[in-house]
Amino acid sequence: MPTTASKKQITIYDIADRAGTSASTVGAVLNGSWRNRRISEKRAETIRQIAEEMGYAPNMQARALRSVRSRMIGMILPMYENRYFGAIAERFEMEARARGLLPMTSCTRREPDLELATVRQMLSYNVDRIVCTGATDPDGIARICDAQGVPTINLDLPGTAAPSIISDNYTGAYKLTAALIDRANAVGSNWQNDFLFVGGRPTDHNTSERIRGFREAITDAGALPTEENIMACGYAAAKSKAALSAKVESTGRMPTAMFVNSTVSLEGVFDWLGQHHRKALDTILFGSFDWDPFAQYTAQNLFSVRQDVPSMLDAMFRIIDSEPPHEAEVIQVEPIVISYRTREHAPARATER
Amino acid sequence: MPTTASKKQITIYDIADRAGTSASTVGAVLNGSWRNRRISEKRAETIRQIAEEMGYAPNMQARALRSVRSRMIGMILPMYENRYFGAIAERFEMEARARGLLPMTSCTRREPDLELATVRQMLSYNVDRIVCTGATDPDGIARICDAQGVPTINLDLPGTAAPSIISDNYTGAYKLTAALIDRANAVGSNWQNDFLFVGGRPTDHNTSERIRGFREAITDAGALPTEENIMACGYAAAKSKAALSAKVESTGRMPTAMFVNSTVSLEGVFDWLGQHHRKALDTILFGSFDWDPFAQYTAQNLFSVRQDVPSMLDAMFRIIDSEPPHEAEVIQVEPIVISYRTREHAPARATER
DNA sequence: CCTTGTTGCGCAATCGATGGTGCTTAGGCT
DNA sequence: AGCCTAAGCACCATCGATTGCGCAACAAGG
Repeated sequence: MPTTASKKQITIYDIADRAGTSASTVGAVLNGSWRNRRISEKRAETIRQIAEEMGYAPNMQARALRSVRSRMIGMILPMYENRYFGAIAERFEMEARARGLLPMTSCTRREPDLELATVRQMLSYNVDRIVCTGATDPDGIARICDAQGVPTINLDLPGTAAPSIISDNYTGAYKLTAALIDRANAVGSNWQNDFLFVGGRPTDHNTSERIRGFREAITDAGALPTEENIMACGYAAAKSKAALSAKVESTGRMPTAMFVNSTVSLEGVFDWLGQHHRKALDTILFGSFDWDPFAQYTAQNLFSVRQDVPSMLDAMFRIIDSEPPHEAEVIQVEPIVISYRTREHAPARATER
Repeated sequence: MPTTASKKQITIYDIADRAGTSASTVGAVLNGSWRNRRISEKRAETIRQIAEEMGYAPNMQARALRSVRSRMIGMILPMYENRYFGAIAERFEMEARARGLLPMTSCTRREPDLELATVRQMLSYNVDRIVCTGATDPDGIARICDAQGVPTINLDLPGTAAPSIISDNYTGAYKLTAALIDRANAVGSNWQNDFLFVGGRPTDHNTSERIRGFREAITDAGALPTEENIMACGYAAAKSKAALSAKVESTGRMPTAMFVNSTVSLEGVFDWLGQHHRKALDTILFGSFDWDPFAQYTAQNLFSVRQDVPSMLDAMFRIIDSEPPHEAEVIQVEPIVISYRTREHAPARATER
């Protein structure tokens, strides 16, 4: 055992030398194509043993260079610091690894330029496929990937140039809003003019669908949605904080209920209330599109929509595993509405030692 | 514009053809080594222009195969779904990209086997370096990386075979404990026998250092640390939940103060209290080693230690950027103690559109 | 005019794995 | 014995970028 490491990877040539055979035979044995090459079982066994002894690991660069497929799969996503996207990244990696693929996740902060740059970088490494999660311009990304023959697939936000797996945002928002209204009615509070929608980008599909669900639930409850109460001010915590602050300032009163479009935005809302109106945390009815374990205990009345990440990723990998001609359909997965009182419905966290 | 994509990457040979020159000249121009190869400025400019026009992007597989360095940098970490590790992953990616490196993060759930398998997979792709964040066996990983000449660096949990950047866990824990004691004294509560330490693995460096800080702060406050109150039961939420439940069951009373060793564990604590003793959320003094924005508002009295991720990663990249002979020193970065009342000290979140 | 030096660039080997092609040898059949 | 088939492998080109080496052209100096 030398103190200076061997520095050298073992190659099929090294194994061929030791086995007294040729590199192509070794290669065939080690990559599984040996049956079609009529290599004898005995020789194959010898080679496998030597490879094991020498600690052989294939050089994926060389393999990818030659065979074009790299066995890498990329994913871009807006951020990690959020339970929804964090869970997506974790599960994506597990599933990819289970298929012998090297997962490459990268967070691009909802910045279109960074998304494109990252995708280009991944293409340079010849990834076999790219998953665009919550991308601002999925079709633009699909175009440049297509030019290199790399398929894409959209998650969370849909595109028209590749298959998309998204939550059923309309239904989730409708149910969430309806649940808030039910509770408001139950406690006899007057919500009709003081029901806010906060956060998200009016231009993105998810937000517009959620607004639609929000509006219809209100209409179906016999009220009129108030347009000034719909504040799709962006996702950032600072923006929802500012929007809520301005709203309360201008109307001079607290909202009765709030539909908050993401936990990031909820963070801003709680931050402002926590600083200036802590009591309101116990009186306002909150609905959060996305779930966070701690948010559950912060407000007295919080309903959450938890997007069904496992089902979404299962649907996605079902497409990935199937044969190539994939049409650009949009698959909607229904999310789960959780109220604080029924939080026992929340799926258990993966166990950890 | 053909409907069927070109499927073909542009290579230096394509550019050489168009420029009427050789591939080696093109290669040299495009990778920056052209000055030493005495290529004329004029020709270089022509080549750069053609490359631009044709949308050339180097094939990193080929480059890596030839030059051994892949310009990829790997990182393993326990999980994404946690603000601390999420922030680490995000910042790691930004910094890596800023250096022209392809970041490859992968979460390994604190499972030693998965850690090793992932590292081996990364080595197959010839990553230039591996960052081991919160690894259960950093030295084991360092050993197999060393055998391939790939340097490692440890983050969050230290090792002895590579440089390590960790929080000053002792000081953070001491200060957190002291702050809790101060508050307890201020409100006149009797904490001496009901101060719990919950979560973490007794075997890991961080936990043992935090326990040391916890003990010493209690001793310095004139009390005797109670060994049965130190429950390093693992990080998982379910485990801290069970431990707290059992403790309350056996003693028949609620703790006065709790030092919770990670937000994951805090989740279990809040979950149990939220379900069975919601009032206690407002009376118990909580100290959390790690910060979460929502946790801030959940309990009336919560002090958090926020580990200084930016400084830690700066320190790490300072090592990465410097010349190779790196000794296996341990760099400690002091974390920040935040109380609910002073949460304005919390660094603002990165802005997002 | 010849030598020496410098500038500018092309040739070809190389990295490791893959896969098409083709060469031996053994065995079966007539 | 002669012919044919199939089994079992080895040879070699190839993927795209990098790099040591060397050659041509031209300038400068003697």
